[in-house]
Amino acid sequence: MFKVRQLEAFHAVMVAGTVTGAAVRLGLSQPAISTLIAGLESDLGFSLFVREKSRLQPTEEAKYLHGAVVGALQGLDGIAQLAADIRDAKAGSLRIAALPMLALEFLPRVAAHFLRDYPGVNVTLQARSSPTVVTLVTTQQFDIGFSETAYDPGWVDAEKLRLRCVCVLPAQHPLAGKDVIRPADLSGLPIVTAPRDHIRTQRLQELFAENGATLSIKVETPLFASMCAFVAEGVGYSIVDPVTAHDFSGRGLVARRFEPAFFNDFAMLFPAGKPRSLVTQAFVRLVAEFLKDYD
DNA sequence: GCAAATGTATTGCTACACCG
DNA sequence: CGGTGTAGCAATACATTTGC
Repeated sequence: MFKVRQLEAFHAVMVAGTVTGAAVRLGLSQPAISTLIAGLESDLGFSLFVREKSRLQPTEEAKYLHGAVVGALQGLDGIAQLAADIRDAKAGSLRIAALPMLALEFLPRVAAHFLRDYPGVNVTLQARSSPTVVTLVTTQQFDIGFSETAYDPGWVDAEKLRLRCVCVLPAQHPLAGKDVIRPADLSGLPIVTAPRDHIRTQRLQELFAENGATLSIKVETPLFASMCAFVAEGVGYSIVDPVTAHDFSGRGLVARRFEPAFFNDFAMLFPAGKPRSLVTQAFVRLVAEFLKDYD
């Protein structure tokens, strides 16, 4: 079977017209080209050149074959280019499943930025509940998952993340003038929060109790975005993650620092034990960069 | 089971001869 | 003199064997 090197030599001779010229093109010695051509002819079983007056003249068969060789070499160039793109994480695919808090606006923002640097990458982003996100990652249907911290550590690799929550208020709310909001400021005021049995609501209740304040639950709704929408309509205040608060700022809602610190924990999930692609690694770095803005 | 040693194939070089 | 072809050599890569 002939070799790629022989095809390269053949192409170089066809283009340069002489073996010596082909050697220069390929950065080889002249004998090397000569040997390659001889080997190719031997492998093919017919002559590519007739030796006339110590010069090579391509045969009709050589001219006929040359077109196919050019196509094959271009194909190899394509493979080399694609390999380089993969190596530089410029090509590939990225499948992300995330809880709505991040999937609605934050991750599209990160992904859009990512795609400017990695235009060859195809992105899939799906908003799912945390248990579904975990399933999609453990079954390797997705490369990255963002979920709340309830997952089985045996089936996924996880990087825990936490964001400091902020207090969101209707823009015209009397407390909107304060820079820092404390439980005592909010005692007895109507809150829009996650359902009562949610761990975050329970922790919030404990925090208020510790600070001698009363948590007065007015609306229960599972999504941060829904909470913000209620707040923007003037229904009450809420304690939400800073990403969603940022997404809603300017829509009739203001965000203020909340003390003492109250964190929303979540995690970045990866299929367990599976090597992460260069594309995945690059995206994770960008997510970390974007999350820094919310500290 | 692993590393060192050995054998083999490939590659590309230089030197040299031949041709027009 | 420039182009082509062959022989021989060294470096390298790879596979297999040997020794611990």
